[in-house]
Amino acid sequence: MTEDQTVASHRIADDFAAKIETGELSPGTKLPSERTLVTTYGVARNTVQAAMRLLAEAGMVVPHHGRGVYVRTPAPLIRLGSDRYSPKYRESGLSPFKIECERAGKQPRFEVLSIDRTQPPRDIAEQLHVDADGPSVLRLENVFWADDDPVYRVTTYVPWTIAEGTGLVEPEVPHPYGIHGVLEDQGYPMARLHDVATARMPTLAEKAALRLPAGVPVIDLLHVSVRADGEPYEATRFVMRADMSSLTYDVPVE
Amino acid sequence: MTEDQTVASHRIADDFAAKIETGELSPGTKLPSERTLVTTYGVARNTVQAAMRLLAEAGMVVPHHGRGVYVRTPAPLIRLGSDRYSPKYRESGLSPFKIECERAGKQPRFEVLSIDRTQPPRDIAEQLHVDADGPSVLRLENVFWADDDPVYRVTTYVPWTIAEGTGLVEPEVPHPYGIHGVLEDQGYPMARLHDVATARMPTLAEKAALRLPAGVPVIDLLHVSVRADGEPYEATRFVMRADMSSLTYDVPVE
DNA sequence: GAGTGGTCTAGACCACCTA
DNA sequence: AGGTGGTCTAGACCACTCC
Repeated sequence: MTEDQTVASHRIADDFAAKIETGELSPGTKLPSERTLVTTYGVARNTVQAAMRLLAEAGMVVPHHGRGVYVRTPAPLIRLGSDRYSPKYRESGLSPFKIECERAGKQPRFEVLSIDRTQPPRDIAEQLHVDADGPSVLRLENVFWADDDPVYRVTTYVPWTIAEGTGLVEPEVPHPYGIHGVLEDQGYPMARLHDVATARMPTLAEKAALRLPAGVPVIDLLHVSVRADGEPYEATRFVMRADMSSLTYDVPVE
Repeated sequence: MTEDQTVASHRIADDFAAKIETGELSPGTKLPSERTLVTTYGVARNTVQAAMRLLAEAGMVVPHHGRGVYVRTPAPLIRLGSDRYSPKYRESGLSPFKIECERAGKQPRFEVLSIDRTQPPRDIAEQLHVDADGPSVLRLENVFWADDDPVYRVTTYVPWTIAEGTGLVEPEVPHPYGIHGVLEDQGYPMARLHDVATARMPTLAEKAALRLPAGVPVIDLLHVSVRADGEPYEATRFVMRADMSSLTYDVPVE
């Protein structure tokens, strides 16, 4: 990488970074043990660990307690597309997440954490044009799993005026087309979607909830569903582990 | 956060994480010096540093050499929208990046790193339907700055058959509407865009090029421009510092 | 039990910033 | 000059994994 002369831990990290980038060390390969590197580089173990930490933070290696440090194996990407709410999925009966999991050779699983009426966060209230100081929304919290990895932490908000008395509140009778099927029955077909995506490091809580290894950021996506008349009627925040997720948008230029 | 009892560095990190999340320590506040924390917590300085590192990796604090450790101040977001190629910007003569920088109170700057004919990366070649084993594309490398911060590292690829002999190769005469103005004149107006976005930690090279502090991931966006007949004619990879960038898509559901 | 990474100590010197 | 973070040493013990 950069020819970092002086700092020993950087030099060691650059050495391995170069070997990994050129493919000399392929994914899944075990690095020499820290105590081995201590002798080969003639430095203290802390220094070797600092080097390993740099590589781990860059997402290039994953340390396994008691086993060794390994070159990270890229995870297959689960794509979340701009067509995810398209009517075309109605006919097949398959959800985009299911399709993507199968493509990646993984078993999809959907977990409901909670369904309740509550006060929305300020940004959600603003997007949905509802009261930020009262229980103005129905909130649904879910987790999407691929095999044994939690991939998305998803929180959906629907104005209580829309959700009240619908199948959204009673999850025992699932709608065949999910939340958006129910909303469509209520007179809210989706005409446009409004997505805002950023990326950041996980909070300590998210890191635990999504079981994230070091060096893995999250994609933070705020989605708003809009009816043909311009009324926003549903907002969802996706917190996605970035090493297993991508967003795709195939859209017209207007 | 989680009540981590045993590990001293985690306990210290959790202490400060809680104070930052509740707002007891507001952005810009200076934390006590490491040597102070050594005495208040009764641990070695390495342990305090491990705690600070955990917070820095989570993007909560930023250490400044010789000055102290500070609670991170959120940077204003530069938005990159799905309308960024919209004809509507032609009339105003303003680029979306300029508009966003002004909104954020920053001075935009555009730097050309290189323009050359070269061999495309494999994924680009695939997207553009060109030869991956020859100099089949024109490559333009640029950096977008907001004040003194490099925000995007942008690499654009145009099939040589399209770019040859056009104003793209001769940058001395800039087209009023930029690259896409030239391409439109060549018979390539954009009908659709195809974006694929992921997030990851920067490589060591990117970390240096974008001057990224610890705990800041990058958004890696691959954009492909498509003509009305479905022909892809331009691909661009954006590497964006995530703490200053967001992607917005306001699009119809098809 | 042997080998691995995870954490910690108690020092030391260096590089940078402010005054 | 004095305070700050950045790096390093040479040890130590713990927790986990594999045989």
